Amino acid sequence: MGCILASTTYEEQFKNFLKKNNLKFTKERREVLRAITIQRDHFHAEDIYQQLRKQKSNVSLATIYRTIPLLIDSGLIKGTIYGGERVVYEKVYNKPHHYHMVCLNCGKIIEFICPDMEVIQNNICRNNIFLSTEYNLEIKGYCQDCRRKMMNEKKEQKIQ
Amino acid sequence: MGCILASTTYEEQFKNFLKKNNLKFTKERREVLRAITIQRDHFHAEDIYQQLRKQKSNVSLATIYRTIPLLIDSGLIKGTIYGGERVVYEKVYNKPHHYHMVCLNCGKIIEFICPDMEVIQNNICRNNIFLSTEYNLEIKGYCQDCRRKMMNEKKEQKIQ
DNA sequence: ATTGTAATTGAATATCATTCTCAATTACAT
DNA sequence: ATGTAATTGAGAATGATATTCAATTACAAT
Ligand SMILES: [Mn+2]
Ligand SMILES: [Mn+2]
Ligand SMILES: [Zn+2]
Ligand SMILES: [Zn+2]
Repeated sequence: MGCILASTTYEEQFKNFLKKNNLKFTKERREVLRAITIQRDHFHAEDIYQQLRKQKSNVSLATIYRTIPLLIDSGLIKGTIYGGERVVYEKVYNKPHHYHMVCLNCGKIIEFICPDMEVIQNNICRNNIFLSTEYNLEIKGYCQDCRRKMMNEKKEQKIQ
Repeated sequence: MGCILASTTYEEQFKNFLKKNNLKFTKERREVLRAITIQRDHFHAEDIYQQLRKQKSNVSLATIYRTIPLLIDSGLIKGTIYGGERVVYEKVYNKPHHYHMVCLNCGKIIEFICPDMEVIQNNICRNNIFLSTEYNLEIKGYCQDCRRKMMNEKKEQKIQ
C-alpha cells in the first residue's frame, strides 16, 4: 500500500489550512482526505463513506459532511454539479480548470478545457466589477453513445 | 383584473403542450401558469405558492411541484440556479438566452448576454458530437456593492 | 346533456441528502 | 501532564421535493 506519495502535498495543504484556522488534524480528517485522493474524477459524499467502509475505517457520515467544506475551503476539492439528487464533487488541487458536459440519458460527465471561455469570463467580470471566485459551465444534453442508441431504437420501431 | 393580455401566448403554448400529451388544462394549472407570468425574473416553487395564496387560490404545493416539470417541458420556464437550498426558476419563453453571476454575500443575481460564449459552446458540442439541450454558466463571487461594504469594514477594523 | 374513463387534485405521508444536537472523546499548545 | 477548545458518532431534525390514495374533474364519445 505504498501509493500515498502523491498525497503528501495534499496533506500538507490541508494541514496548513487547518492550522491557520485553529482546527485540528484528526485521524478522521486524515482518513477522509486519503479516501478522496483515491476517488476517481467525480464523486459524491456517499462515495467517500463507502470507500472508508471498504478500508475498515469507521468515520461517520456526519464527519464526512463536516469535512467536505473544509476540503473545499482549503482548495482541494469543489462542488461541481448540482441539481441532481446529490452534489458531485471533484478534486481541484493541481488540476487545470475545466468545464462539463452532462448526458441526461446515461449520466456520463465529459470534461473539456476552454481557454477562450476563460478570457471571456474574465472580461465580463471586469466589466461588471464582479469579483469571481468560481466559474461553472455545464452543458446538458445527449452524448454520442446515447444518440446512437436512440437512433437505432427509432429504426427498430419503424421496422416493426 | 384585465392584465392577462400578455399571457395569452403563454397559455396557448401550454395548452398545445398539454393536448399533445393527453394532459388536461385544469383550473389549477391555469392558475399556476398565471402566477408564473406575474413573477419577476427569478423565483422559487414557494414563491408561486405565496403568489397564489395572495390571490385566494387554494392550489396545493403538491400541484405546483407537479406542474413545474410540465412548464419546463413546454418551454415556458427552466431551472436556472441549483445548489442553493432550493431551485431558482425563470421564464424562458420569448426571452433571450443569458447567463448569471451570483453574489455569495447578498444572493443577488446578475444576468448577462454573451453571443461569443454561445459560439464557443456550439463549437465544443459539435466537436464532441454532443447534442446540447441546455447551456448553463454560473459565475459565483462578490458583487460591486458587497465588495464596497467589505472594503469599508476592513478600513474600520484598521481604525479601531 | 349524459356517460365513461383516464387524468388530476389536496392532504397526508414518505423520501432522502444534508445539518444539527449533545454528551463523550481527543488534539495539541502550554 | 494539564487545560481547554475542537471534534466525534449516534441519532434526531430539517426541509425541499416526491409520492400515495381516495375523491373529483376534464373532456371525448355518445
Ligand atoms: Mn471535472
Ligand atoms: Mn436569468
Ligand atoms: Zn449518454
Ligand atoms: Zn452582493
